Amino acid sequence: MKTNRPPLKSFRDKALKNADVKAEYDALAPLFNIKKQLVSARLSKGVTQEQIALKIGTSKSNVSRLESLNNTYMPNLGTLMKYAEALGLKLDIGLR
Amino acid sequence: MKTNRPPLKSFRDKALKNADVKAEYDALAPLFNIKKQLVSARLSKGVTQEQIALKIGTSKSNVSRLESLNNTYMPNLGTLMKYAEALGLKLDIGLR
DNA sequence: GGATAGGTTATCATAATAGATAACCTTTGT
DNA sequence: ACAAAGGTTATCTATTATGATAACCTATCC
Repeated sequence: MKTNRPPLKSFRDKALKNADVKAEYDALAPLFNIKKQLVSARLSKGVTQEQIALKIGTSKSNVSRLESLNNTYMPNLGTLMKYAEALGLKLDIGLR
Repeated sequence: MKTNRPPLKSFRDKALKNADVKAEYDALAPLFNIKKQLVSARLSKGVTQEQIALKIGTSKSNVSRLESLNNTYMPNLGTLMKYAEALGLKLDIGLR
């Protein structure tokens, strides 16, 4: 199914020319960045959201919410650590 | 003022031989690690807790609580990001 | 078609963090 | 001795993330 609508990428590029939007994007960048890392680490290990959920003692819907880029709430450090541990990884945080 | 009490380090070393204590310590390690990084980054820049507090819109007591190793609550990602930004740094998070 | 697996979204209640404020301590400087 | 600066601790309140649950969607498989 092909559309004539311009690709999402070019929309984002234009939006980023607006200073306010850019500032907001930068502020959320580390959040989106870690979320993407969680998802790709999970997928590369062939693990489902529900399997993560079981290991960290919650439900798959909550895991979905944590991974989702459609919300901007800031997760708790402990939540990220538990997720990482469920994948046999550890969170490493630093200042640059 | 000199005491005969054994140094704290040796006490910690012994405690870590207990499996339960070690597990707990490992679980908290990333938390303590980032807290120590915050403090040393702040001090190396000659910034006070109160200056941080002003920049991130809170009080010095809350900054002290965030830095303190005497509590084990898990800070919000946003809180850490704001602290980092107040120092002109950015938080970088990864999975290892 | 029906069932299952994987994931998403929405809502509500609860728990935990963050804000605000005050009291206190130690060190430094006058 | 007094005051100020930097930091700590405790308590209360309010905000926010989390847990729990249900409904829904899309592929995939029987």
